[in-house]
Amino acid sequence: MRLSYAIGRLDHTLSQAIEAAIAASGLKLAQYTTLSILAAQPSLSNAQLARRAFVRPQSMNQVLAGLERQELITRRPDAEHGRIIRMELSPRGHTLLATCDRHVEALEAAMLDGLDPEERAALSRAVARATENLRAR
Amino acid sequence: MRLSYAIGRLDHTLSQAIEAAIAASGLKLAQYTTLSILAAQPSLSNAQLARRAFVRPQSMNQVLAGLERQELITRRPDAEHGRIIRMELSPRGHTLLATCDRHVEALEAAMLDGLDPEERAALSRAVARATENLRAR
DNA sequence: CCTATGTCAGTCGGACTGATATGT
DNA sequence: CACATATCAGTCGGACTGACATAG
Repeated sequence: MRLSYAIGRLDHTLSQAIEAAIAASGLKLAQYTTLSILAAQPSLSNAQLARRAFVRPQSMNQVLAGLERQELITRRPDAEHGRIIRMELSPRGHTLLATCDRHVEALEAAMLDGLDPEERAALSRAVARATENLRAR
Repeated sequence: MRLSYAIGRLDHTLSQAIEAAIAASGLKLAQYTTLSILAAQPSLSNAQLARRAFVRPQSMNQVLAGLERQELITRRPDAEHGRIIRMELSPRGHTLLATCDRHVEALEAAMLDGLDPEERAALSRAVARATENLRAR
């Protein structure tokens, strides 16, 4: 079987598993991803988040609207720039993300069962390198 | 960065690259995947193909309708079963698939640049194992 | 002017659920 | 009757393109 196909199948299976793992929190996958990005790097704007997630600003805006409706983020106008609105995780956002992270970490642990530390590191490196190679085209 | 995220990003980038590589043939990714499955195992029914591709029969039916419209497959009623319709690649389907396969193989080669044979084999094994682990849940 | 940002609006393809008819 | 298959029809969420106003 072609490697491309195997990667697509893994991603498909993994996405479904993560969605199931975070569904109890009421989060969609795109929302969880966005919260994760925002936790790692606070005070990003909609446009910046869109670039990080490789989607259009319009798509990211929809995700953020949902997160704000659930009061998981706050939107605060930039102090120096009149147009930019910066996002922050709310206290509820932080705790909900932490809960989801625990579930996802357990899921990843199950996914990597049977692989020793060297194999896990090699997998991470190979995935990163493959992505770089494709993006370099 | 979390491994789940890296895998999702690789799949996203890879899908876009494959779509671009086969676009000249007028094929969509789902159509290319279906032709590949059918080349490896001819005479499958719609329901069988849907299970292989992990989609509903209705979704697969749409893909097959497109392939038939382009005369890349032929649909022939089963000799013994009055309801089942079996799919075959047409001569055009075979040649178009071969062309796409060459492009995709070149793409995969570029993706794996810098990884030695052992690392490539390890990647394949790790991806397969991770998928099995998730599906076993 | 040119660029970046935020956002309203419409579109589009993909996969889904529901319903129905038919063959074993 | 139960079950699998094919297929028509509608729905739904996600991402897209287009358009526009505004800030720098």
